Amino acid sequence: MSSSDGPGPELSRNLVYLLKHAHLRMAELTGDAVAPHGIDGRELGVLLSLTGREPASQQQAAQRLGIDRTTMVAMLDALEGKGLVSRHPHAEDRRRNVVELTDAGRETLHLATEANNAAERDFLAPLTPEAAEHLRTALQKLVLPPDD
Amino acid sequence: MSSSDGPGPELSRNLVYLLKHAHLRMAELTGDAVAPHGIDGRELGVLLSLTGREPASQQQAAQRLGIDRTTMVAMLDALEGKGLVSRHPHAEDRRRNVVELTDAGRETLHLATEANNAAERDFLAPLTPEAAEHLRTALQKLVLPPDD
DNA sequence: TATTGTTATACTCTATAACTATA
DNA sequence: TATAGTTATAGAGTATAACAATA
Repeated sequence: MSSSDGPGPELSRNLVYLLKHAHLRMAELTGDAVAPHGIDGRELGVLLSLTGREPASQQQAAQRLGIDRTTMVAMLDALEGKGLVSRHPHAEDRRRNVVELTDAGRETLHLATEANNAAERDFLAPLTPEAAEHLRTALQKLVLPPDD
Repeated sequence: MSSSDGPGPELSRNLVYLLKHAHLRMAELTGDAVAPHGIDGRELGVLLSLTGREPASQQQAAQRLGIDRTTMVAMLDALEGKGLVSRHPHAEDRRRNVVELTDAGRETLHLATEANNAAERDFLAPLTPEAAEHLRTALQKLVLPPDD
């Protein structure tokens, strides 16, 4: 019976299959890792999209993350409710909200990032450190805009 | 303005982010590639789960693909309706359905697989052939059961 | 009692369309 | 007219619970 359990040779080489399940597993590990810090994996993504750059409007943050601006609204509602993010009207264009991390948001981001790094190390444990870094750079070439 | 478009340095190294968007992009390319053959990308996955192995029950096929057996029901309904798959009661255990590709299913699988391979080549174009193969084997080590 | 397929249902994630306020 | 944020809504994709048939 256990000889019928695996995906089979065709599925095992299929990129959609491999990427889907790699993402599902890594997302679950990240979610479990950051949960003790009061956020979920998607919220960590939003916090990451707000750091290491100039302050962003909600729309810019959504573009950085690759999600819709309407999806961003609910995520910022939750993060603002937790005191991790602040929204202020833009000085020169009052249609926009400037979204920034609060001090608590920076602290949560710091702790959650460490937890996520540990989850990534667990996930990548079957690979050598060199193979793990090659995987990351290969994914970057496939996903990031070519001018990066 | 375009200097604020990319994901930023933190997100660019985050594995969940990279895997999510790699999967989304590859899934879209595959879906577009196989659509002319009358199936979508998820249905190609089901067809792949039924080939290269002994005939499977619905539950076994679902396990190979990594989806729930209740999800498999609707997918097989659709594929059976298109004449690509057949369901027959198992000879020795009439609780089970033996699921097999029909001749039309094998033909569709053949054509859709070629289309999918072309889509994978497009997706992997930013990498050298060696880097692409390393990516695939790295993902296999991360996703497949260790006894494979 | 346990398992396979099935159905009904609900939940998560996401996007589209329409509204408002500003520009 | 166009854009940023918001709301309401709908569509994928998925899983959980309960049921019938069979073991």
